[in-house]
Amino acid sequence: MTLSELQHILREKVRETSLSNFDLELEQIVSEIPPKTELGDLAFPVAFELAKQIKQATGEKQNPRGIAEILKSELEKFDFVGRIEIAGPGYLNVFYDRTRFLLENIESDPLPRLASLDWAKRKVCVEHTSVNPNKAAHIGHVRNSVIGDTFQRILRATGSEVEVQNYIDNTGVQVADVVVGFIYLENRDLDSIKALDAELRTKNQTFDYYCWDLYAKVGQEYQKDEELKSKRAEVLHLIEEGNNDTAFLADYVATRNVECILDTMERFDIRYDLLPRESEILHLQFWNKAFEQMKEMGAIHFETEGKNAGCWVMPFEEHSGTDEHESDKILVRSNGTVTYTGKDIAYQMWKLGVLGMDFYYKPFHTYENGRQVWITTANVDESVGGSPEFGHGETVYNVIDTRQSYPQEIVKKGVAAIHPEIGEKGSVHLSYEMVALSPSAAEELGFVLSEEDKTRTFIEMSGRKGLGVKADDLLDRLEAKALAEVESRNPEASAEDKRKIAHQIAVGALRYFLLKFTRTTVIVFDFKEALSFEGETGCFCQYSAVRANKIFQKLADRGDSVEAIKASLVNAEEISEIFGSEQGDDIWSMFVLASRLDETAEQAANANEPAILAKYAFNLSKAFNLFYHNHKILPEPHPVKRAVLITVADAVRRSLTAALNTMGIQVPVRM
RNA sequence: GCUCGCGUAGCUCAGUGGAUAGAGCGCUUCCCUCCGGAGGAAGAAGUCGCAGGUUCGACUCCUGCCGCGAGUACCA
Repeated sequence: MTLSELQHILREKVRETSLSNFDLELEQIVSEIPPKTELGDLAFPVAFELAKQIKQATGEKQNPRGIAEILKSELEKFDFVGRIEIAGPGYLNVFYDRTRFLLENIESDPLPRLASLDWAKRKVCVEHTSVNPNKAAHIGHVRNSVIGDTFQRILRATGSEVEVQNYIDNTGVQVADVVVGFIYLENRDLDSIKALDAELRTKNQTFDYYCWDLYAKVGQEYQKDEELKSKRAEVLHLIEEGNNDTAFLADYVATRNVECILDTMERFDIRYDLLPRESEILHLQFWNKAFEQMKEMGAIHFETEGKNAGCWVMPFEEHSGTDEHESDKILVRSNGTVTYTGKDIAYQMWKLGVLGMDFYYKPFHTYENGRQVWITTANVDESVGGSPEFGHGETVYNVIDTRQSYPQEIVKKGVAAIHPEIGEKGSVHLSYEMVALSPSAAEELGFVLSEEDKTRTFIEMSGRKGLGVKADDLLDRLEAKALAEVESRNPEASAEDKRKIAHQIAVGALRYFLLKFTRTTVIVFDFKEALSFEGETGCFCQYSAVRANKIFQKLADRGDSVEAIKASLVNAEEISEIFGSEQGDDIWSMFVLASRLDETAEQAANANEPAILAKYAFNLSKAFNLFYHNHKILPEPHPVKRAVLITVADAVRRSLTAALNTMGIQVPVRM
């Protein structure tokens, strides 16, 4: 019996009692966690609601406390409930049977797959990262990837089957810009670029960093060279068309950048199942298939007059001011070409498994851990068998920044218009705000700010301007800083161990930093804050877990068996004595908090908000630090109390480790 | 103009309609006879943007303002 199961059962009992005693069907039973342990483990403010409804139904005025009394006597019959108190104007405060609960959960998994949830048993697709493959990833891209990867882990933990996709826009204007740079600024052909790439490797430099600078340079040249700018459309056209020298060159550039970005992300423990590419969506003509269906369903029509004359448009509901009216979105231009939104609708249909056609697939890369990532291909001859079945997500989550809310909304409506049975609920836009730079951080990166920029609270990062904190640079700095700390604290450790620990700390710091803000908050990047290992940081949580683990390491060193210690807890009276003692509340609330991981993960999944999990891990760590400070666990002389303390500490370390792992943060062996 | 997001301690941010609004940083003062101080305790610090409304109860929901940010192409 886990905490969330217990909570669920109690809610049902409240519902039944309301129905049988007051003949009232409550829509939803609100329960809450009381602010203090002394006020119980679970509270129902339900008596207020019932009093209101009774008054409405019969006109009789009822005292909430009297109603609470009736509920109390019913709920107390349930054997996991120790006692119930009625507090304040009518709160129903439930106190669990602590001993019973402890014994029941002494070995339980802190994060069981929540297979009982209906919504959890499904295949879902999560798309994240999707960096344009024309430059290195910056910290804003990492926010996307960390949110996506963490959310994906949360979904898995709560029982879903998850496929992770990283969309590759290899035929877009951004790749074209870098290709323009290679061809027209540097006079390079494909062989020359390959030679450059090889040369960079010998100098231990990376291709994506080179492209980062080149992309910025092209942006600058466009400002003063109109002729160069006119090359962009030409190059873009050739890339889209395919099967020509420019397209081959572009493919090499894009693919190399994808490889670099995958390497960067793997440093953060982020991996993918599939890389769907825009080139295949184009060449396999996904849009035509969607177009047919849209015409068939009447979701789209040809405009013969007005400003959109000659276009195929999709009408959709829009509300402006107080009234709702129809608005049109152009999907096929008057020259017959499809818009980005049109392609996106077709692609979204593929993800949901309703397009009626598929990509071909070939392996792209095998990760060190053996996992394989596949890539799409339009050529049946290149197709390699043995791939999993991709797409067909019951729900599709797109991790895309909030500026794309409007186009995402239209894609959702477009799919719903063709497939009403899926509707808008199949597509979830997991939106998040950008990572921006504080003016001082921008200056630290060597950028000269205009007077106007200096007055702003933040400055948007821009790949086109080359303004941004590159992900690998930041991680390098974090690793160096962590390594210096590890060196001073663990001089005896091997060089390899120290490097590994420093890496884990660096990843923990950055992932936590990006997860502690809710998705709607703009992160104004600040080096001091991002490089910190103190206070609310990943390092703080890892340190807590390491200290907890140390206790068990010591036990093992002394030849004490944790299993035997736990098994010694059989006498309920003795345990109850511990919980009833002065420190009882303290010990109990630590155990209860450690038992809340499953419901926290469920909450994070339902709210599409990984920050909820980050806050939990931090609060659990903080509570454990205090617990650790207040209770001497190993030296505790009383054998039963010692066994209880050890059991609680064990629950904490398992729960904290699972919570951190779900955020992609590892617990080092020592720090 | 319209749409969306944000406005909470000096700063950066949490906060399911519920009990005395919390955390980190910064500031002041303390705490290692050890299961590791990357830690812990205590303190100072709040008109929850403003004004109405709904409710037994509003930081939370509704309406209207104010301020900040973003989006709103037959671009890609």
